[in-house]
Amino acid sequence: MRCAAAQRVSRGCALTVTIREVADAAGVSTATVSRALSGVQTVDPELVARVRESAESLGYRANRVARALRRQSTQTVGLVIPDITNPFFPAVVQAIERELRHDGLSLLLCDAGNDVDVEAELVRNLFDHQIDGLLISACDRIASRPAVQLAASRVPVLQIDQQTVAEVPYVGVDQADAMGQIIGHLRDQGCQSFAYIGPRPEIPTARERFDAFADRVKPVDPAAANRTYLGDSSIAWGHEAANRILADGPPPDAIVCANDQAALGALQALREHGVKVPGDVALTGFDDTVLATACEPQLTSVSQPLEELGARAVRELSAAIGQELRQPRSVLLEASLVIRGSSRRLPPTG
Amino acid sequence: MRCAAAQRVSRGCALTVTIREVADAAGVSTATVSRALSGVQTVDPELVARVRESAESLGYRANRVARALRRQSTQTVGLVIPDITNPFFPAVVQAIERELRHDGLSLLLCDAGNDVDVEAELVRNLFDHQIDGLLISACDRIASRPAVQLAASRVPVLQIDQQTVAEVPYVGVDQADAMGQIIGHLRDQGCQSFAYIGPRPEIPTARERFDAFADRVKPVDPAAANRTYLGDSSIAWGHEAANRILADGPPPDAIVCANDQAALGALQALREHGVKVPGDVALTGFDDTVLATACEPQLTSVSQPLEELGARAVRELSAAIGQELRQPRSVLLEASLVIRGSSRRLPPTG
DNA sequence: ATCCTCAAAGCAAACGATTGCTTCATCAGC
DNA sequence: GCTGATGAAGCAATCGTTTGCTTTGAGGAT
Repeated sequence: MRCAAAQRVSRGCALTVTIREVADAAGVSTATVSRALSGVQTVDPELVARVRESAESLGYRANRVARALRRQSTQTVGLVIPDITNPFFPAVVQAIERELRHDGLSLLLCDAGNDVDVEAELVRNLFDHQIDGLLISACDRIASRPAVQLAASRVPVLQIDQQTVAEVPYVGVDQADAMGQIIGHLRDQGCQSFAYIGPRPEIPTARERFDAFADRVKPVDPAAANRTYLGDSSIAWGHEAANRILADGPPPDAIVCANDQAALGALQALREHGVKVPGDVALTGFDDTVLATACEPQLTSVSQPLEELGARAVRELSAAIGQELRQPRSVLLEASLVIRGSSRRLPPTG
Repeated sequence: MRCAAAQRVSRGCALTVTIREVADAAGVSTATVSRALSGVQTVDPELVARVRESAESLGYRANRVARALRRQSTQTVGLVIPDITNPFFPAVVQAIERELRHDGLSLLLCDAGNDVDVEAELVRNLFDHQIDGLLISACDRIASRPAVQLAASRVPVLQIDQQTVAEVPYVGVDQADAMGQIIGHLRDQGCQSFAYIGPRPEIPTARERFDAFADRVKPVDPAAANRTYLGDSSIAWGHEAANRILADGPPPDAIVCANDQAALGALQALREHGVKVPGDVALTGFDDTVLATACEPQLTSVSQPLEELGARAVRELSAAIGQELRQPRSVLLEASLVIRGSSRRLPPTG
């Protein structure tokens, strides 16, 4: 008896063992092997044991490509993010990958490099891979919409952090609330005038932060509208913007930054001009990156629940993939203010 | 004439268009469509045009799962890294993904969470996906070997940054040379006694850095062997280790750290004890992360060519995947010393 | 003893592409 | 006009699973 496996071995190419070889070894059909191993159907327990044993001894592992073709489901999801070197993402990606694996799903990672055209191509490419679901953090508030909409018409899609299409569910962090916590804290510290440094609001979260700042500050300090400095997300822009603030007139009581990079750049510029933080100007960051604790004084910032963000996203998407009719649900998480030296002008009360 | 496409549409499930439908639309066989689109020469140019047009108008995109099954090649590579939140990796991952895409390959990302058992399972799982190649940065100098060896017996494998198996090619950065640059620089600055803070050498690069430090320093300062503080890769450990250094006796001229986190922690501890950097003690980091420029004084560090690392890795792997017989080649890149305030005790010469 | 039921296992058809082999037509050479 | 060469297009097998349908056989009811 020369079974397929034996033939392969004799030809020196036993690299992969197929279900056919397990079937031969166990003396049953491939159908029975499939059913025995997947445990769904009624298979004689004795046969199940024999099949298991054969599979084990041959080191059989099902070919997921073949299974995907037949089942019309790859158990794979795509993740498209704008820029993984943005310190926001690694922890989210890690949580996503871990949770997906926990659910038996695999991750195709794509980095759009902040380019909307690349992003659209990535989405198309992921569909060629027959992904079962898509997680996407869009590059652009407007220009990314067609890609997200196209995707949502074909598989369950969950927008991560950035909601560009209102109809498509998303998992994010309440930016307005977070900014509210910052302003509230600064007012508690006695600050009455404010400036804002951040990126141009090309992406939804940047816009939410900026809008929330404007909203909360207007009643107290209408002049703050003249002290908003919009550039990019770099340390350099924080530095530059702080220089402009100092050049434009007497500094405000507080400078609110839309990210830690900007706050750090601003801190360096203030120090160069001999402006004391928090004595002369209170300063706050956003995102609570590693930068926040690297400088002196350390930065008051807002910590976003990154792991939870990733985990919740996967939970929602995974549920939608499992049950045909279930649409993923949107989830809004809360950030938490982390108060450090850069904004502490008063001794803690109580 | 009711072609397959029309039937699907009428049943309301025209989600994907297959090669069959393109063939029907163009009035040819699927074989001809396949050949026309893949650019085989033996197809009448007129037919090629007709097929292209049909494919275009139907929005046909080849199903990569089906293609992979038939061609026995998924055009997909796996990447296994120990921990993407380690600031070393995001830039490398980004470069890898970009270069893979450029070569028409896709990336299955796996994060082992620094767990060797998880890592081994991830490799097995990637094989179930029929990956065409594997990039791996191993968790452990010893315990990761079986997984790497198993992988290398089946597909082209390239070790990234960490070489755990000597026979398997790798792309990395010359750690010993980098450490040599640091010691050379510190000696130029007049430092004669040294201490070392770093992680326990469980992974190859950590060991290389430590060994290189010991080698280069021994001729100048044999006592340095008593001032090596091995813990983990955290800011906290840098802080703790620096405290111990100060407690253990008069501080050395220089503290060499195996990463920026340790250097930052040490800097904070030294500041707390009123020890001046670089006046009393010179301090150096490693990896040139964002932390290096976040503190005051900024950290002298070693910048590794992360993008090049990723790009070279892909170039080698991709070539090996393309040509059956070609084994990837090992590549050793050079890091560059970035001198900043933390080690500058003398005015620059010249 | 015959028929019916029902469970268990196998046969074979998918899934959607690629590709070896065959067929068919055209054309040149004799 | 016949044969052979050449080239283009199609047929059908194939990749490795899964699964609908059929077959088989055992056991119970009549």
